[in-house]
Amino acid sequence: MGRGKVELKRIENPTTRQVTFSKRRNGLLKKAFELSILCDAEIALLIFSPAGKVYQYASHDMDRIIGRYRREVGLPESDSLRCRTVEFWRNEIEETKRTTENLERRLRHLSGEDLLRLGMKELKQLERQLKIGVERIRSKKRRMFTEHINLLKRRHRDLQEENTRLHKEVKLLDDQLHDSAAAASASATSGLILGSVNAFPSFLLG
Amino acid sequence: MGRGKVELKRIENPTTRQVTFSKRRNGLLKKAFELSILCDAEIALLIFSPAGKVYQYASHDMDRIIGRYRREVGLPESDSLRCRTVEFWRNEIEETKRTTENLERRLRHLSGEDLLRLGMKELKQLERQLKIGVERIRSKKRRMFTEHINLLKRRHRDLQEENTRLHKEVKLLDDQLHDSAAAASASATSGLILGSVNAFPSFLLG
DNA sequence: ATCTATTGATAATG
DNA sequence: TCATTATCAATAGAT
Repeated sequence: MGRGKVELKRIENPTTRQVTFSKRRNGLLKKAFELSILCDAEIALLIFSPAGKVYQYASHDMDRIIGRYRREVGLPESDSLRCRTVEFWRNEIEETKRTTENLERRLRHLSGEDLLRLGMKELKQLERQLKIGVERIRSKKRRMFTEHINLLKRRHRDLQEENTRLHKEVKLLDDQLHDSAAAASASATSGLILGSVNAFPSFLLG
Repeated sequence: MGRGKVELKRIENPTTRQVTFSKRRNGLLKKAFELSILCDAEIALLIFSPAGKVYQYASHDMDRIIGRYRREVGLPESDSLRCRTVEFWRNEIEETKRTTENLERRLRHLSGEDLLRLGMKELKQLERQLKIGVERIRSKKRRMFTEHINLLKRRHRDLQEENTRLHKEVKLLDDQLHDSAAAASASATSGLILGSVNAFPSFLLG
């Protein structure tokens, strides 16, 4: 169709190629549309121009059609692989939830709840475990008490030592004070005191 | 084209529709092929017949073209949705794992392990909880013992009753046996037994 | 399927 | 890109 036949090979002239692309693309889209209407068919058409632009026609929702294609044709690997991944995750979640349930049950048992279905053997074991737990906790508490007491003792001893030291210091300072006072009076400063001492009647000094 | 125009609406005659589908489908596939060759375009064409049969053309790998479509066009919602789903699942797993860790820690604490970081307050609470657990378990054990004992008592009583009943029955049968034996010997059969009984010295029977 | 009259698509051109 | 038109391809209807 057209004024001359065209060879079935890539059109070399870029302009011509672009024009032809434009025309034939529209024609293809139109024909796809017509076919879907006339024959009640489900059609998806994707066209990427060499320049990278996208043109598409979908008689119904594109994703739905592609989905249908994947289900009916594209199954062999990509889908089964995806299925396995999903399966794996599901299992992972299931596993974790089961673990959680077990833990919760054990926790309840250790709290003395939900014991109805347990036999004597399990009860004895539980009690033993709890006793061990209590004993360990008491031990830890004792240790903490001991440490605390030791700490207090240490502080007390430190305080006592400091106290002693301070006492000595005070005495030393006190002595120094007295000495300096004595020296001062001996040299010149307070004739008054000397005078007054010497003012005592001599019979009193005897 | 063709001997008459066709309205752009679903062809009602099933035969005609099927024929038209066949012809136009081939035409469409051919034109898609030509376009991809002539203009160096990337083309994917999916056709589902009303009967459910699939026809397809892909200038390159179908999955690659669909992938390109998804990347360049189909992103806006389906991908973000998928992302959210994945996000949701990740959160779900994270959440569950955190829960599990907490449970395991509490369990270890109740078993008296991993107490290093706990303060006195937590230790006291733990001990209290364990005591409650132990008490409940002991209570349950006591109840089970009591029930067991009661069961044994009941069985004992039943056995005693049955025993009594059996004694009576034995006595009854014994009496009947003696009666019949006496009757028989009285008539003809066993003078022997009667004889042997009577063979005891008379002082022993007194 | 095949044939063929007719319509539709489009290559070349402006 | 748009319009025109000569030409060819596609196809509707009949066989």
